[in-house]
Amino acid sequence: MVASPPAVQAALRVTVPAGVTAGQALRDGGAPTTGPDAVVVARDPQGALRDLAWAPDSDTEVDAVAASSPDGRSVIRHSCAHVLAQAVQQHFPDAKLGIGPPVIDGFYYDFDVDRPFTPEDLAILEKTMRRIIKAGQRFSRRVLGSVSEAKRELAAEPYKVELVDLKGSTSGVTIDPDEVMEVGAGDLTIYDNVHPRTGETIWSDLCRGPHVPTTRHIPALRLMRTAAAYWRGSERNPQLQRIYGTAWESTEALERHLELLAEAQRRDHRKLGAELDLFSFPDEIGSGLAVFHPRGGTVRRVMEDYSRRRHEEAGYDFVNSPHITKAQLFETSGHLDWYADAMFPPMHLDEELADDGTVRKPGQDYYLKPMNCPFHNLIYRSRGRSYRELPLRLFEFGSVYRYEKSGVVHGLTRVRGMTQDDAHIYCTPEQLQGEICSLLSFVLDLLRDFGLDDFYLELSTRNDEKYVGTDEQWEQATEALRQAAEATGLELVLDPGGAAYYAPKISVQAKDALGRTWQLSTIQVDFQLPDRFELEYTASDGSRRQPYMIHRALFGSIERFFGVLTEHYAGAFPAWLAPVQVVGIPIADEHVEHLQQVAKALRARGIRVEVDASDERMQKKIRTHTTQKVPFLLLAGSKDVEAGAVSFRFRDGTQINGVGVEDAVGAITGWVARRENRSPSAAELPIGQP
RNA sequence: GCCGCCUUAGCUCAGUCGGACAGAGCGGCUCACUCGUAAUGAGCAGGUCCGGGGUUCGAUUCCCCGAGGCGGCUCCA
Repeated sequence: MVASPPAVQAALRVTVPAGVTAGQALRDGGAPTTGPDAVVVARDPQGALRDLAWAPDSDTEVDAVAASSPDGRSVIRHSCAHVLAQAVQQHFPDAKLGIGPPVIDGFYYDFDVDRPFTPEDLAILEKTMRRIIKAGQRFSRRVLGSVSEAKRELAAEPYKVELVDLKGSTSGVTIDPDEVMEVGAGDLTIYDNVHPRTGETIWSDLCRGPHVPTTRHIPALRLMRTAAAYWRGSERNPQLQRIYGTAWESTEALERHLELLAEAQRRDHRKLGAELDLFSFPDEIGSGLAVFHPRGGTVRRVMEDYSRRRHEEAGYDFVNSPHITKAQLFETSGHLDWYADAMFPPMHLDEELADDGTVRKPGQDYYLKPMNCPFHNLIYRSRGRSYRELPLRLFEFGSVYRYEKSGVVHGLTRVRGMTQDDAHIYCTPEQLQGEICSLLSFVLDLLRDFGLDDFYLELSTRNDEKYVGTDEQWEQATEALRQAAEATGLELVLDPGGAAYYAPKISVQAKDALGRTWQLSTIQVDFQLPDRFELEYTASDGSRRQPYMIHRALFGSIERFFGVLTEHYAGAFPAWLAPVQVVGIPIADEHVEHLQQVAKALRARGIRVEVDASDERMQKKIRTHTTQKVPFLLLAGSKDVEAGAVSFRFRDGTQINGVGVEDAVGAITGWVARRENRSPSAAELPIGQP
């Protein structure tokens, strides 16, 4: 199941004569005014979106923006947020307005209210919104003369006043224009919701617009959930009550969206993890700490084994390091300065007290490790290094522990204990560029082998308020990463200020089968740690030089990648990864022996196979193992036994009957050895029927 | 960490407006059935109603505290 892309079609372009509204000109030009492709706003030659009521001073070319286009949807959602706010203030007259922008797949609006909203409130608000929409209120733009006029009009809305002040101020405080729709670069404007017949203003909101012409242009909506959110995104500010909703150009589009959400819920790795007996989070261990059951453990082992093999082939050296260390190491690395809050608190060991209670021997703090790099640096530093050894690539499946805040742990994707497939590469300055390039293609290749093939890259650059190192170092590292990223030909998205304090990074974002993106691999160039650890190598001229260091996590964390793969495949892992690859199902007891022989042959060739000899009926067994998403079911009855054959049944219900045992074993082992990521089915397997 | 919601059998969930032995389906176990492509039938076992405290004659139910989960916010080396 995939999200259907918005209709892509050349937008209608018309010339709007001076003094005529864009809406009139577009209507005259034949733009649809109803249905999913109805024009909702216009795009001017500068690319700005304009209300259809906008009338330019001189002849101007504009493009129609359809309801079903990405921009059209945003406008609908933003207008829908206004309708929500109107409904809220109707039911909660004391509610103060925060901000109400469109977001991916929906919108939200924040309110300061006496009590949080309940699900019942949402139902009532949604009903009121439908009434407002049906009334066909016009969105009418009004320019305010000055900041003081705006503040006078908005006196009852303290948060809006704050936004007006921010816009008016020269303090340099910036407002994120994607989030704050209230004020923009131009005039301060109010949108009045006007009764279609009486012309009476029913409700107003500070807003830069644009909006759909009338509330009737919001064809489908749904309020989704409530949440708290800090005012202006800072935990130092008061929390407002947020309502999330979604709105679409048609009921069908809304239904498709809701179905996508339902599908995401069905393939939630936490749910599948329990259903398929893959892993669990026992309360006794602690929040965010997983145990992998035999089936999950098998998938993990296959993932790790394959990764190991590929790393070996790519010239990595395998190392190991302990889970805890004295504080000193993380003082040297700087992690304690930056991340102490997010580390498990230390164990204070080895302290001895005298009889009088005074300290006779001071103890030491030991920390669980949150990162592997300091250990790898010690390995590097354990003896002198020659330029001939570089690039030195140290790889480890390293378990790290991070004290994630209680509200953020989430299934396998945000945990407190995880295994990184972590590598640190030490190289000369001359090797840096080439190393990053080959690293990036190595990473992408391996991800593709796991069936992820839709990527884009993100380049996170320096956060000017949180970094160490010199401008030159940052520039050089960022440039090296950028060049490598561009060389892949993949889309590159900038993430200004997104880097960790010590290094810029490239992250690989992968889209899964539902079109959701996950950050997987990261590559960082680091100048700080080699310096802090005084890493050196002897160059060909005998001089001592400092190596460059590249941090690289490929899957990111094994746990997280496991979760991503589970959702990507909806639990139906490719056969080479599946915990149980084959289940033999006898028609009756007397056919068990035959299947045992087949299983033996498969097992001898490394296939994970079971024979279900329980006394359930055959149909029940098929159901059981199909719901367990076993890729190959092999049935055998008297006909098969006599013919020395088995009958295939696949996850999709297709079958190939009477396949000779040797052919069957060959087909399965071949499919697994090729690491086919598709789900096997009758049409895919080159055996049996012509 | 903050806000809201939730926690009943291994799993999914009923239920108790504060009162009698707390229910169902799936799963597990036992028995019968031996069957040709998604649920055979019968029986049995299984519960500190998340933990602690309080209110009450009486608490799984109401209140408080805690733990865990879920949805967000902030955070994510």
